[in-house]
Amino acid sequence: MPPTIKEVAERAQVSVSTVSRVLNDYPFVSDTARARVVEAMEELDYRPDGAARTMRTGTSLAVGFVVDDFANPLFSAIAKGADLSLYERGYSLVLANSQHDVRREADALSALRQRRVDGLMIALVDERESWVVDALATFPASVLLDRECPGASAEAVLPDHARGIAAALDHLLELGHRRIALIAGSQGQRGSRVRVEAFRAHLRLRDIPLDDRLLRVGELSSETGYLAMRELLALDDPPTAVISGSNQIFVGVVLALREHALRVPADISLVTCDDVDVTRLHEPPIDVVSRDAMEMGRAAAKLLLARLDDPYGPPQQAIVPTTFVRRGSSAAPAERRP
Amino acid sequence: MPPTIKEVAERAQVSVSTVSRVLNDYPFVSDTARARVVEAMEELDYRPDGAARTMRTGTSLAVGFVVDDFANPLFSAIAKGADLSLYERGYSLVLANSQHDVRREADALSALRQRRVDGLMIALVDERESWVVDALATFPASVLLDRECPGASAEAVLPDHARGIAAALDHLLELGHRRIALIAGSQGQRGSRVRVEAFRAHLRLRDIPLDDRLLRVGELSSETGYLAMRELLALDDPPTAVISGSNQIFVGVVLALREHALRVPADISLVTCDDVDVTRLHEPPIDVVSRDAMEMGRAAAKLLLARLDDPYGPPQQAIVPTTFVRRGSSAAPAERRP
DNA sequence: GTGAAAGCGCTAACAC
DNA sequence: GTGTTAGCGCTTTCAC
Repeated sequence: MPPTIKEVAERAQVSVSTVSRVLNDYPFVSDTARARVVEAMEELDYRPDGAARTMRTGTSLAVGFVVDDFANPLFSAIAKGADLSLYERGYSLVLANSQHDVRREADALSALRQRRVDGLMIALVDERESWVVDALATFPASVLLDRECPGASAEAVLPDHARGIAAALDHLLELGHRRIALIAGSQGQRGSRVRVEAFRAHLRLRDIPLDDRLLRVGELSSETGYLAMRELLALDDPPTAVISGSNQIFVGVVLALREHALRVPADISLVTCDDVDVTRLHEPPIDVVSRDAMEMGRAAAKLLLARLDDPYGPPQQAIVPTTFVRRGSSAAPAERRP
Repeated sequence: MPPTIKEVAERAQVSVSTVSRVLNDYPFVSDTARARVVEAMEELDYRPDGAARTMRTGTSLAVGFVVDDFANPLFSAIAKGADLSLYERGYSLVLANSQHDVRREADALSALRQRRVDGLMIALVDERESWVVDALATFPASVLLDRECPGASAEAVLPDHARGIAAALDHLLELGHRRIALIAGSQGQRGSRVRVEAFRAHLRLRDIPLDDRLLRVGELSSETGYLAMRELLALDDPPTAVISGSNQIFVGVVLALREHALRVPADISLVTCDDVDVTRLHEPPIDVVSRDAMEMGRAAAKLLLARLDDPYGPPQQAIVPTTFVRRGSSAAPAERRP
């Protein structure tokens, strides 16, 4: 059995309240009493019991982390960034996989509530679900990870996808591409939604007509990427450049291109979103619309802690920049070259 | 304020003990009482408070997950597998990043103990540290992830690296390679240690003399891979085939090969350990000594739950198979081809 | 089959 | 400055 506060008190010959005061850095404790308590704590290797504290104070120093799939390198990097920042303040992340399933997500939230987590970081399965606004409100603080939920009182970390997509499009347009495809994920998740919006808006801005068949929306999976890419290649007028809307989609796109023996960038130009090992190691290295996932995690931690320190005031947002990194996977379209 | 057991009791017109009995599936409760309690719970949307339960029973339904780096796809996949299995039993993972730092690891364990986690899954930073045996003993159950700790009373999930390395070596030997290099990580971690041992042992078995310069040991990082590969290439008699000892090392190896404009497998054959997206998407796809990381997580969960169900009895181990998957990154050594 | 009551380890009034 | 004490919400004897 680990030592209790009572044992520390007896050993230090003071009352439990004094021990508690030392524990909580209450200033008005005599130096002698404090010294005796500290000594007793060290001798016993005393650590206050978390459950008892949670019960008494209502705070748990725990933060729920709820995402579709934390094996996705993007999410595990966010978790790592968040953990690094939270660790300094004594908080820990409690993981929950929602598995792209709204029901399971709701279950996870219910379980986290029972655990009395102090906050939530969540990439909602579908930001359009109406129940989430109330559900989020039951937590002391919550941070949306690349999601928007009008009406919800939640902080948000929002990558500036639009800027990255615009830069990627400008790059491809300058090379001479006019038939550019985008393969994106679920429209219930901000990342995919904003990319599609930005894609449309920027082409309009540049006066490029959009062939709707070049805009594919599916799930955030390699299957979506694979199937969509095959369909695009089957068009009588296939695209000369493709933007993959996520790292999972990218995997499918590459497999489809390989199946058709198409070379990048000679036969088709390729740009993807989110920088992971795969894009750098690909031959040629892939142009990418990049954001700093660890930084997203750190930003989420910062917003969460700020909210816990000050429970009132309007929800804050952190905009995380995206950048377009040119590497070697785009070139002028084949028809134009000598 | 969420409803308490007392409010449920009042609403159902029974005592709190009866509510508690229903909650804990105690069999001898009259059907009428049970029905009334269930109804009251539903009406109030009652969820028992986790902290109070933890305090009373000593169990938290939480499991600590401690690894060097959660952003490593291998570890996040293990976490996912574990979470999937634990979820069914109501357990959650609490994340802790040890950042390759023994001190930080010790801190994390201390924090997890305060949280009264029911168990631990841990990939020790250094299995040779003497304090870990006692530290692990302070948890009701602990599972080592690809680590061995003689004397510790802990379960373990142990991939059968030796078999995979032997298969990879046999493949390379059959192709005619005689100068085969291995780049491995820290010898304080079983994975790297066993790979080195198996490498030596299998070459001896096949009567191939080992040039010690072909065996490089460093950290589990892309820098190690990069630097070691450069050194290998600088030898007057460089290897004709290389085995990369981890996914991180692999990244560095590929970058070094690219820098030297070496083609795989024409100029050098390449095999790596641990299958991640990168290896499949590489051109050519990379031969790999593969293990099922999600399965490791599931196995860890199973061992942990079994231990919690039966606190006594000897520690159990789960051996996870490794397989050698041939793809297209190895060929006969250059000197031998026509 | 059910209820009353003790108490898990801690914090926070409140008294002195 | 310090001690006494009342719970936080639940489980678990022990009576009945």
